[in-house]
Parts: sequence; structure tokens; C-alpha cells
Amino acid sequence: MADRPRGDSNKPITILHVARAAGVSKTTVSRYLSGQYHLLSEETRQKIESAIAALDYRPNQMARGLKRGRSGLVGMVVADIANPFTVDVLRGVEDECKRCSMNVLLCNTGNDPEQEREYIFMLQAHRIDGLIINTTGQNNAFLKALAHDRTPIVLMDRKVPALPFDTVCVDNRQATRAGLMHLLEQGYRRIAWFTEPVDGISSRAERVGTYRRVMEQHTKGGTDDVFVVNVRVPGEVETALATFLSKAAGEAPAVCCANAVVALRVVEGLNTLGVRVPEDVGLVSFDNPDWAGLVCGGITAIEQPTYALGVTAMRRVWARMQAPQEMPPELIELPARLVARGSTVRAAIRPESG
Amino acid sequence: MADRPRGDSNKPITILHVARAAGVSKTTVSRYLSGQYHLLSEETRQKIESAIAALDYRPNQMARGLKRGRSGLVGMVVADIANPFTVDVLRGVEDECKRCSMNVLLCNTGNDPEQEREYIFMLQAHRIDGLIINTTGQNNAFLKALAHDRTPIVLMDRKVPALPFDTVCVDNRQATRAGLMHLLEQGYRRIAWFTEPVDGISSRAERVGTYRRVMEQHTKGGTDDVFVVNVRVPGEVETALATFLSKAAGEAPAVCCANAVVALRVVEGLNTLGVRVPEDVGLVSFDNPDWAGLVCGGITAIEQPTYALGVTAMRRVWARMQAPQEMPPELIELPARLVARGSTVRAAIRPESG
DNA sequence: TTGTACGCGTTATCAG
DNA sequence: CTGATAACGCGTACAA
Repeated sequence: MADRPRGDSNKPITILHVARAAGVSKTTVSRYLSGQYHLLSEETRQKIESAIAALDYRPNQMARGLKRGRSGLVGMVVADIANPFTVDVLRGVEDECKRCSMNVLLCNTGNDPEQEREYIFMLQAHRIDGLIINTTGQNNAFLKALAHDRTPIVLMDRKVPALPFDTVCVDNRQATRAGLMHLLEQGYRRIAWFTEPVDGISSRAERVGTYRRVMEQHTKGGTDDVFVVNVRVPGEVETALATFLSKAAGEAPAVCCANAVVALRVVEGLNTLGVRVPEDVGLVSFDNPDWAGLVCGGITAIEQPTYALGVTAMRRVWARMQAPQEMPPELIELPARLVARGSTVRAAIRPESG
Repeated sequence: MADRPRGDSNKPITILHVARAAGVSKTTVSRYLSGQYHLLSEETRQKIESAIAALDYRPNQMARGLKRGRSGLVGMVVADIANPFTVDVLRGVEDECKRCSMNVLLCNTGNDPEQEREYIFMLQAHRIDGLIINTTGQNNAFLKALAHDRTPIVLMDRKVPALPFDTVCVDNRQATRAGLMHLLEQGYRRIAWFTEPVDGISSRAERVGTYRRVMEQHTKGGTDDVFVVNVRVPGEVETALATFLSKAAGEAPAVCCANAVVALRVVEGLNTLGVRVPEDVGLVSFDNPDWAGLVCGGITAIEQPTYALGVTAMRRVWARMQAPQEMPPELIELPARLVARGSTVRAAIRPESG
């Protein structure tokens, strides 16, 4: 790897310089760059190869993209990059992008529709070849316009019925049911659902909905212990927990958290209140963050196939890029996996309490 | 926001369509797009504005970039996106990018020099206007070549003396010293340093180095309890912990972790071994992950100014983009903040043990 | 197997 | 204030 093989002229190296250096035309070099080796003599190929190496030439993607009508860029618009769920999906997307020689343009909206709109605007300007989006659901017209340009769009984690796009997410009904059934099997009877405001976000809605349905089937009173909390307001989670626990005292209570962000606050709250897990209350959470094993004797987790979600979403984008013919939009729901840990081991505490 | 204001022709809208619709030349439209309003009559401005809105026109960044010689893209090459430290820095970079109307091209190398090289190659092809990199340090020639194209490069978190680039990182000496002095003040006497392999990574090296220096000054024996662990090998951390704790029994031991990834495993290991914090051992960690407050009575943390690192790095890139004249490369070290929590409260346990 | 010539969509230069 | 025209770097008919 020579340090600075090119001359000291500060002019960027173009395909023309390579052509001259190799003693061929730029067309020939272009063919080499596109991998059309069958159109080149071995000798020519060699000459071009060394010329490129000697000049340290990099094809200009902007020029390339302008001409070919493809940027090589995929937009990834996420609601909250601080959420480990998002990061894991992103890893999947990125790894899959490598295989297609694509790059990821990352946009974090913070769940703000206006931010989202601005980002979509910029991504359109960059002529992204595909978009994977965790949308607020407030910019459907923008998204439809993008799709009209034949840009493949995949909704991730959040469904929007109004949009005719591929959607990749976890099977929220199966996942939620798995967590709740586990709690019931462990002997917990009064189960609360802690969630952030639903706000039309499909994953949150589906989870609460399933919670209600399962609880209706499996408990007598049909109690509806849904607690909607704003995790950024200090004390809100504690208040909710206290309310629930006083109502549910003696009824074998458990808490189910709709995601890891909520779970973090719930564990904090339980610590603050001096409530023990699983002795005083059972605990299950969606997502399986790296710290889940460290607290409450290990939190029983409903683990989403995050990485696979990312890979799948990107594959979908890629597939549509290759095959522009009309494929009907597809809903892909991946199964979750229950990771049982100490936070739901009610049996183990029976001897002490009974 | 009309749904599809353009005609049904699938041709992309260009500046020419806008020009025609507004009854002006494309030059004039281009002026509007660049915000050179002082060169436009109010009437013309209005006409262009409505034409753009009516046609739902998006300027093509590839064409724009090709002509102007700037892509509007910043490369962000990170060693490990799964590390919350990285994510927080990224957030800072991205937020700062918004202010400059730039976008982030994200590349996760997994600490693999070859991956890094491939990514740098792709970024060069996209003609990124700047690069923020958490480098393995194995691709210096590539980076120098990029810099020769006058692309601003900022090293983040990891210094490379061989490279004449701006560098933004935490003040590792101050930070490490703060953590250790806190432990000493709390009465801990035998302090171990748990780190991932140094591997020429400056931040890791500076931290261990400072550890050695501080320990030399403040302890008699000059014991050198550095434990290098591979966090991906199960049991390695446990073994190291057991070794240390048996050697240090009765000497008021404490463990200091070089980052949150190590801390996670250390907490796991201590749980496995049945060692209590802070009763049996004190604990301090670099980084302040969201779960730090949940375990060991709260882990005392050496909090890095992650978000600020990202903002600062991007500002630096932007500054160099505006002012191409030679500025000498600068080293910017931001201070860390010690967040004292329960994991180092040795005083509180005195009454019980003494 | 190789080269010529044109256009992708935009901005810069220059002339009005 | 406005417009014609030439690039920017590359891919691709088409011709040789």
C-alpha cells in the first residue's frame, strides 16, 4: 500500500487519467469497473488494473450514480437510535448492505414527525435506492411519493395499514402471549402491562391488545391493569407501580414491560420502592438487553429477532431493487423467543411464603 | 401535502421541468435552489416556489454534488456500534450534521482492519466531505490518501500519533485518575484494572498507563493488578476475578473496569462468584450505561462526554470544510465526570465489619 | 475487442 | 435581474 502514489497535483483522479495511464479509452476502463471482464483482453485488464492501483483511483459514485440512476445508498430512518433494539436491527441492515455493496444513510428522528419529514426529504434528494423505516406514521404522503419513484420501502417494527409497503416486524401477538402464558404458568395471577403511550404505534397497540385478550381469557375478574407511562417523567413509573402493587397485594402480582426502555425504569422503580423480584412481584420484559441477566435474578425476556429483522428488511429492499415488476406488498412477522430467567420463578419462593 | 401532484409519467422531475413550469431558465431555478434570493425578483421567486411545490420536485444531490464537488455526506466509521458509547457519540454527530444539512454514512467495522479498509474505500468513492473515525490504526496509508484529497478527517476516541489529523477524545488520564482517587479516598487499597486487550488502542493504553502510575504513587508494594480479558470467552472474567480476589483478600479490594462492556461481564462474574458489592469488593467503571444505576447499589461511573465528543468531532469537520487553509491538527480532550454511586461506599460497610 | 459521442441533472461562467 | 452554454465524471449506444 504505497503512501501517495499519485502526483502532487491536487486534481482528483478520474477515469480519464486511468485510461491514459493504461493506454486505452475510458469506455474500456468503465467496462473494467463494471466487471464486464468478458469484454476485455487479459492484457488490457492487467494494464487497467495496474493503472488504477498506481493512481490510487476511486470511481466517483456521484457520477456513476447520476448516470446509472442508482446511488448505492439505503436510507435507514429510526425512531430512537438510543434504544438497543434499534441498534441491533441496524447491525442487521448494515451487514446485509455489505453483501450488496450498499451503504447506509442513518437518520434518527426521535419520534418527531417533522424531523422524519425533513430526513425523508434529504434522502429523496440523495436518490436512495431503498428505505427502511420505523415510522411515526405521520408522513404517509411523503412516503407514497417516494414509492412512486419506484424506490423500495420497507416498514420496520411499525405497520401502517394505509401504506402498501413490505413490512417486517416481530409477531407481537405470539410474543406477548408467550410472555403472559409463561407468567400464568409460573403461578402469577394478577398481571400488569407497562407501556409507553401507544400513539398509534402498531407494535405498542398490538401488544396491549393481546395483553387484554389474553387476560380476558385467563382471569376471572377481567381486570385491566394497563399502565401507560412516560419514561421521561421522574416518578411516574414509581407511582404506577405503587398503585398496582397496592391493588394487587396478595394476588400473586407480576409486571410485564412493553419494551426494554420501560423495563429499565420499572426495575429502578421497584428498587426505589424496595419491592423484591421475584419474591414480591414477577417481571417480564419485551426485548433482551445485555443487562437483563444482571438484575432481579435475571429478567425473563421476550427476545425479538432484532438482527434478523434488519437482515430481512434489507433483503426485501434488495429483492425489489432487482425485480421492479409488481410484487404485492408482504407482511413478514418473525417469531420471538422467550428467555426464562429468575424474575419469574415463583415456584422457588413458595416454600418460604407458604 | 398533496398526494401525487405530478403527472403520471414515471420520469423523474428535473430542474428543467421546474424551469418550464415557472417560465424561467434552469439557471434561475438553480439560483433559487442555492438560496441566492438577492438575484431574483420577488415575482420569479414566487413562480419557482409554486412550480417546485406543484411538481413535488427534489433537487438531485448526485448531480449537485458532482458539479459542486461536495457530496453532503459525512462518513462515520466506528469500531463497535453495539457499544452504547459509540451510539451516544453517533447521536452527537448526527445532531450536529442536521445543522449543516449533512447526512451520515454509517460504517461498523467490528474492529476488523480489513472491514475498515473496505469501508474507507467505499466512502472515498462516495466522495464524503468529511470522516469521523474510531480507527483500528491499521489503515493509515488509506487515511492519508483521503486527507490528501483535502477531506477533513477527525479521529475519535483513538489517537494515532502517525496521523496528522484532528483528534477528539476524553481526557483519559484525568478520567482514570478521578476514578482511582475516588476509590482510594473511599478507603479501597488494592485496586485491580480490568481491560480488554490493549492492541495499540490509545484509549485503552492511556487508561492502563495512568492506572499504573497512580498505583505506583499511592500504594506501597506497587502491586500491578492489571487483568486483560477477552469478554467473549466465557469464564475468562470469572477466573480473573477469582484470582484477584483471592490474592487481595482482606486488603480492601476494588475493581476498576476500562469500559462498560468489561463492566457488564465483571458484574456478571461477581454475581456468579457470589461476591457482594461494595461489601466484598468496590467497583468503578468507565462509561455510564443506562443500567449502571440498577446493579451493585449503583455502579460508580467515570462518565465520558459521549454526546459532546460527537458534536465536537462534527464541528471540527465542518470547520475544516469551510476553511480549507491549513490549520494545524489539534488534539481536543474533553473532561470526564465522576458519578459516585453505591458500588464504592466502603465507609457504609465499616460498622458491620469493624 | 475497442473507441466515439452523447447525456445523466446540476452549477459556474459569462454575457446580456 | 436573467439566460445560454460548458463542464462535473461516468456509462452506454453505436460504430469500427
